[in-house]
Amino acid sequence: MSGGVEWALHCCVVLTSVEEPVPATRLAELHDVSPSYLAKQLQALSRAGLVRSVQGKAGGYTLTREPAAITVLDVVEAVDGPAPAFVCTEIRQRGPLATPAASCTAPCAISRAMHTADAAWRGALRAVTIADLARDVGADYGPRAMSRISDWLTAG
Amino acid sequence: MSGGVEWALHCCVVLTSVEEPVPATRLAELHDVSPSYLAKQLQALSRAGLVRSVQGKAGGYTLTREPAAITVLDVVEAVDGPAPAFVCTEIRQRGPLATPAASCTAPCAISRAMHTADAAWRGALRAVTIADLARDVGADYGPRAMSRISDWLTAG
DNA sequence: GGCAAGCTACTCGGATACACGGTGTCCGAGTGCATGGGG
DNA sequence: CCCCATGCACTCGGACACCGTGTATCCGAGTAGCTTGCC
Repeated sequence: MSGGVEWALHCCVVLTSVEEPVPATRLAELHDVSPSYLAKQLQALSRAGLVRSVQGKAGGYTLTREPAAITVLDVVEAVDGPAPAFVCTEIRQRGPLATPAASCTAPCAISRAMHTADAAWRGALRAVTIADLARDVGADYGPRAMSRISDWLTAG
Repeated sequence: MSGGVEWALHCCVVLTSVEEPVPATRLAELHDVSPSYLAKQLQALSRAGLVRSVQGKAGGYTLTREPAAITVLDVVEAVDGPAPAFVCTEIRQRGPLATPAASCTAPCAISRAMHTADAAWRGALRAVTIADLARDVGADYGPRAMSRISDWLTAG
């Protein structure tokens, strides 16, 4: 999995604390990561419609929906792409004992098992929203944590 | 995910139909894949203890346990490695608002969510055994399918 | 005919090149705000 | 004092190199079975 997913998720969480747009450079400074590369991830979120980008002097990124309406799966698929990790090569149709294509209307057992696991993974990610993550941040580090982040983002 | 996982799974399934060792070259010929690269995957299975390799003229690979005792997860971890796809970089400890290390005894919310999803994925893969896959092959393509594979592997 | 030593051929195992996707970076296009001049 | 035109600085967006991991391959180490010579 792409490492940029972690950055994107952290950005979405901190964006829940502010309403004004936040530039990518400020988000990068907050997390101490490469501004250029983080911009790439935010562009992916923008293409997926999870964040809205506003240009100009006071521009930046803002969440487009309520944090409770954005799942972790949305962010992961936006950054890493919606393609599943496992792709069936249909090797059952190759070799000397290849099964005829007419008998291959349904996916093979291996493909089914991998697809089921992939669905379970996606289901678990879909069950967690950005609002849940933000709430957990408050629970883990105290209620002041999010407000301090908000203050830092809006200051300067 | 590594594409060789699919090859390894197919090899394990067909190995359920025979008791004698099967060389890697024959398995590669059956699936019409690169013999050299398939050998790499089989070596990974051998290191993990899922298959036993016997050398010499009538050598090859054999399953070490009952097919019902080998899960799909075993094969996936043997080929792709046991490391989870998501690794937390602990970026919460970086930047101007870094949380002190003393408050980071437990993994962060994002890490927990990803870990839960990973556990669900692994659980789904652990619930399916090679015996299940072999049974499904028989159900999908007729009871004769596995015996034909067995005949082809032992012939020649 | 039985047996043992040697040889052969076949197997696995790890070490070695190549390629593609992820990682990291940069510069150009676009836009809202600030400013200064005029009415 | 208010309005508008101009300039500007700041923003995003996509296009461009670099690197690591997976992909593909090869040759050497080792061993079981066959052959052949001898007893």
